[in-house]
Amino acid sequence: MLDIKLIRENPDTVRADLIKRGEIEKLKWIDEILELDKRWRENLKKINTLRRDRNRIAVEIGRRKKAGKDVGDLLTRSREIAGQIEALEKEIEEIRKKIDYYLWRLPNITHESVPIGKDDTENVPIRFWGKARVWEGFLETFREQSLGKMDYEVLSWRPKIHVDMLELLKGADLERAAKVSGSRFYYLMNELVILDLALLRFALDKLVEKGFTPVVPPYMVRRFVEEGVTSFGDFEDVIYKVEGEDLYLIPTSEHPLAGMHANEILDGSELPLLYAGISPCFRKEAGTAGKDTKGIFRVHQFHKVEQFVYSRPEESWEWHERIIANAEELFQELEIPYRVVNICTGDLGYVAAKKYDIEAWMAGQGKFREVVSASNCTEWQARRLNIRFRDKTHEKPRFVHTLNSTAIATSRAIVAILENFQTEEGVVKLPKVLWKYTGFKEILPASMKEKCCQE
RNA sequence: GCCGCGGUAGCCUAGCCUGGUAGGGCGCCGGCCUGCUAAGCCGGUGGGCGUGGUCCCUCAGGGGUUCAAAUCCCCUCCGCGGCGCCA
Repeated sequence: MLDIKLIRENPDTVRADLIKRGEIEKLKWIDEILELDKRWRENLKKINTLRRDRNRIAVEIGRRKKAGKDVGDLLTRSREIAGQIEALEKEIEEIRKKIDYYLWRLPNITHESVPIGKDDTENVPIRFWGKARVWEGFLETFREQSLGKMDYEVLSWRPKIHVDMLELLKGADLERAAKVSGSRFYYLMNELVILDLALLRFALDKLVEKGFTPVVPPYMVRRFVEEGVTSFGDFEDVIYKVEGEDLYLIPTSEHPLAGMHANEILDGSELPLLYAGISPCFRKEAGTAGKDTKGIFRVHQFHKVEQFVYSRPEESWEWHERIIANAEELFQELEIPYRVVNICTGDLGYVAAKKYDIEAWMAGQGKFREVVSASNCTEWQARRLNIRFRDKTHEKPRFVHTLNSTAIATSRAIVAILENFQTEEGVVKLPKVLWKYTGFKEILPASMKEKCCQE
């Protein structure tokens, strides 16, 4: 949420950013807010004067009653004033509601480095890492997607897409999951279960080493938390509601971690607060019909380790670079080739002031696909959730900045591993860094072994 | 789920029965005093607005009664204790 003072004092800054975002139809909101705010302040002044009069009369009544004097005339005046106040309060409340409606629906102000673009095709790749394995049939598209800036090794055989690998390894049962729960659900099975847990522990250990506090948060949160962390559009598209309760299934542990310090004034010496959330994530994926319908890339439920940072405003941009660097470090140790993209205005969403994605090279699909998203939400969430800090108790509290980034979302990391680490025979050679967590170094096709999870 | 007791400023607490407009302490900031420190004393310490005004709002949140509500009544949320149920 934006500060109404920013709109009041620098409306052109806000307008310019709406234009940058291509939110032209919201420009007239700014004019309306300014007009409503003016009326609100005028009414507030009137109400305050009337309240002052009422308060003085009430005190006088008390005094006279004590002295045993008559208060009839004061009662009449007081009732009169009460009526006026009531009418004005009704009016000001309606104005307030309208202002709030707009304020709660305006996007965050973008960072100057955010590129302008209409949708995800205009995100800007800013760096590349690793040596991609590229089937000769994908060479052209790979060179285009990597801008010729990435190392690669040519494969004469075509790697399988993860969906086929799942079948070969008996790593998931998608048909039965569809029977039981519908599409975009899965029974994860055999070695992939161990791999899922290994990835989580690997990511968690790394973050703990970097000073993050591990947290298993509540998997359901109240509405005020979701309203605080996300834009209203996301409610219908991504968030599951629990029927008959004021509870929502979390689409990411970012949400309960952001709500954790709602309505608090933090001690400046505690900042930055670093949390490593670990939880399942539930997403409706409405509006994605037809996309990634097979496999486990886009699903209603997955596990994720998340970085969440509460920082001082002046340090948040530095922390944004650090959390993306942490995520990159994880993918480097996993030896998964990737590129980092700077998300453009059209793909940014309302919450973040700037966002980086890590897109892993998927050797089977011949594409870079999103595996990590790292956002600086500046004070947009903190203002909605009322999360402030101060260094000395006499100081005026300031809003913190909140940042979040995927460390590892297991479903997508598994897809990257299955597509990039397979041999021509369909054996998946796991990255070394996971061996101590899995207890096995490779996953054989079901036809090549007697039982699961052998050394 | 049921019963009881609670929720007051960054923290601790008084006030609630008996309605009269939130008092004290800790911490922090500033000032006075002092060779320096401590102690002591004075002022400040949530939000708002035309921001210095003997202004308004704020006692978990919402509603009601009243000229007037922290205080009385109702609802919701949270915490603690007990009982019940349960992995």
